[in-house]
Amino acid sequence: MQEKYIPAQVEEKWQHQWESGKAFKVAEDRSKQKYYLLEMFPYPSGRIHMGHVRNYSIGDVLARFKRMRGFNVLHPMGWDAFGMPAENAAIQNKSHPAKWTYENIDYMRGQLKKLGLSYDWDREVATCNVDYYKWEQRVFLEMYRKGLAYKKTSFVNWCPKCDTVLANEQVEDGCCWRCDSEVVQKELEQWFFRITAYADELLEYTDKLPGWPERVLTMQRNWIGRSTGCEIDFPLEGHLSSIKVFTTRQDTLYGATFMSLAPEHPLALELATPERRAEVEEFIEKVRKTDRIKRTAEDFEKEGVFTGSYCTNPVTNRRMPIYLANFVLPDYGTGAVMAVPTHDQRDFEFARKYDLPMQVVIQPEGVELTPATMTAAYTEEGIMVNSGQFDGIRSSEAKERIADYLEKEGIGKKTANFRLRDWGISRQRYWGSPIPIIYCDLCGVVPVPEKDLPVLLPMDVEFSGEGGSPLAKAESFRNVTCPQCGEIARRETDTMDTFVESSWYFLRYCSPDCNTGPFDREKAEYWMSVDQYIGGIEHAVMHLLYARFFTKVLRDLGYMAVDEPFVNLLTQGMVIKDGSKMSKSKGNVVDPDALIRKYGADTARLFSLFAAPPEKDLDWSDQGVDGSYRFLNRVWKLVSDNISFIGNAGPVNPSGLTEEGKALRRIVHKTIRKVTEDVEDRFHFNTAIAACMELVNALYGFEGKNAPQNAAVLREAIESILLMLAPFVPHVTAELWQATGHPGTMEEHGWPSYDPEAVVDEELLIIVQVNGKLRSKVTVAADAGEDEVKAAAQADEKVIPHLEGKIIRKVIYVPGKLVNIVVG
RNA sequence: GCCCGGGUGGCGGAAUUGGUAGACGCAAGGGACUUAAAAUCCCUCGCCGGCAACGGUGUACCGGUUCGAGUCCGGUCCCGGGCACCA
Repeated sequence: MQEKYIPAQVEEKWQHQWESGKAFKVAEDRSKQKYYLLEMFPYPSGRIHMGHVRNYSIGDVLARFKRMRGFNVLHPMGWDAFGMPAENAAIQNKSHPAKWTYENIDYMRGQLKKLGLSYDWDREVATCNVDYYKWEQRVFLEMYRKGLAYKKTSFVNWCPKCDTVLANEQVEDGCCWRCDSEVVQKELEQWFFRITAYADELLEYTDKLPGWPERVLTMQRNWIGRSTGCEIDFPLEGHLSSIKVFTTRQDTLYGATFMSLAPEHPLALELATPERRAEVEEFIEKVRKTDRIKRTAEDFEKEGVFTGSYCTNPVTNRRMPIYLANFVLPDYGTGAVMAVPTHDQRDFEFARKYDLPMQVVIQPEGVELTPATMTAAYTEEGIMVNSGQFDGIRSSEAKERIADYLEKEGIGKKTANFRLRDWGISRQRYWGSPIPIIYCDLCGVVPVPEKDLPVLLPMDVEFSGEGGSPLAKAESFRNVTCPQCGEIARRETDTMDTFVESSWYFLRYCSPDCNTGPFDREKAEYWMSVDQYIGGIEHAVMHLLYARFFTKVLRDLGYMAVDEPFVNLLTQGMVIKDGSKMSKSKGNVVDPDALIRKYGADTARLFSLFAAPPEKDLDWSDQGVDGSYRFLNRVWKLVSDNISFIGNAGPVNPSGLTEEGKALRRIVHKTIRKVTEDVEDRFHFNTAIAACMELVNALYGFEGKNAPQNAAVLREAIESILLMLAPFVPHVTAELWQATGHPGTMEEHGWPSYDPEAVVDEELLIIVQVNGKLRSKVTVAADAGEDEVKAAAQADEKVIPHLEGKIIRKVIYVPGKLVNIVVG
């Protein structure tokens, strides 16, 4: 074999072999256990970054490990190819988003191949292909028919100069991040997916996903934000209608002294009396300019305006002035809050500011609360007062009793409310899947008939960056005849949120060429659910929740019988350098291409796996990369130095070994045990690699090479190392495996297993503490009993001085580990 | 602001169920090999005191539980992720 390790040579050879032999192509095979391994697909931004290298290296370890374990592994890759950057690039380069996108995909595919990732490339999917997004349009239509896709007006951040919608992050101090003009809240008709219809199921299943990190489930539960309480009607003075509020604190109903509405509430303007109208309008305008995050902040100045109208507290008949308040949100609950200043902090601050009445209805035990002396709202439990028939009972009990009472009297009803809002999917952009809807002056909203799908993105579109969505200006696209009446009509020019594509791509991978529907049911039901999903923690809520929702929708539309898309989830940390996220602006970007050129893909993979466990952030270190490269050279040298000694040594004969041979074999099998556990159960690849390094170090110091009977042990050790490292560094290990005389692949050979007899220790090291402080270590026979070990500990010469002149109160023994002598 | 995480040597990290704190790697220092250097191989390496044996101390900070706490509990500070049109 070659004496020097030359990564480029080795990697090119094996990558060629894998590609030409379609080594990772899979098909449904009922004789094997399936394993669907998926990493979040990338946005084709131009080049892969270290975050991708890390994400896909982690995935590849598991894919290769599971194949060695005999699973039928589906490991696909594709492109989340719609999105704004393509459009921005098109404007900048006077080009087309498709050109930019496909060029990026070609380049990045090459980069991924150079990393030696074991994908079934025949299943590659790009969401901007018509063959992909047309199915999304079909599903949209089915959702529309079921009422799961609907249109409503909602407020968006709007830049009048750019003529476009802005994300919250694109609004800086109330101004557009590009042109600095003042951002307004504009009311737009938008398409929504009714995710709230699945709120209960999405929440319920968070308890049925034991393979997900608890923190992600917690975040999703909080995001869904189910709370139980009552809807209560407050009659409007001088109207027949009433204001509906949602509250979780119906126990404080008797203390409600005024009403707070969101400035966006539909009744807000209507309730303004003529003399207050100007002030109300001004206030509404002001609130529209403040962003939502600031608005809900606890330390944000509570402000409001009196509408001039009143409503009535249905249980006390108190006349309640109706205010608009900036902290009341239009899309949570009913957009109206019954204000109980004595028992809600925001209401308290508001009431103090505008000098509104207060009424205590819950008294804590021991202190007497009076509105005049209170400095903060009392939000805890207590005894009911000033609450009619409910006086004297505990507030927790009153919660139930008042809810029952309201239902009985027809004033309100028990209900659950969610923080989760419906998913707005309309985007006024070009580079996305067109929403298949036609607007006809005669027929109204007309869904595009299925036979007319797909609604193709037109290619002859101009990208000027001005005047709103390019699609809206594309006459040939926009103008259409109504499929119902044949009159002139217009197409919907909004496209779908790109989160829609990423909500079902894992299903398309199961049958990427299916031309009868989004996916083949039988194949999807063979592969689904995804056994292991891997991606960044930043997707903990939105992407993962949308994908769960969409899966359930497809199930209910009859596409398949799958409840949840991802059984196990691994959320990986970010790649950091010099204390912050790698970014061009900070100039701390490490280029994967340069890394591969200098060290090879195996080193790049090894370091990204060794430097930190997957779920933690990874601090990039150029010197650390050197260390990984050095290790691979050590492995190479280990094989080339010993290849003639291990020769054709056969299986190990455990009884015919020297002491050194026996000791080495123990280390080998203990390492196999540890690496297997670390990879399979914990995904702690860093400690698995560390264990392999220790084994290599042990082999460098192995002194049993003079005895020929140890050749078999050494061969076993070297082969085990190659097999265990194979998922991490597949090229170099494949080459060395071949060099040690194996005609087949390591995958065919399978993952090594440890011999339980070989790992048994003959002696144990026992820690000896006195009062919890380490004083000595003693070696005892593995079968020594408790009394024997305790005696040995107390007789140890380093321990004796710490016991002198003291009484032994207690001796604690942790079997096989530790003796703690408590003296006083 | 709200929700969710994290904080261990000069650095990345290890300690899996409350039982040796610092595995493994990097950096640094010393040695071997070499005409020399690189590469490679071997050794040392938390901090304070000590020639050493050894002793003290140490896991962001303060307090608690325990024979024993990096790990559990209460509080504080700092850093990061998400917050619905970035993906």
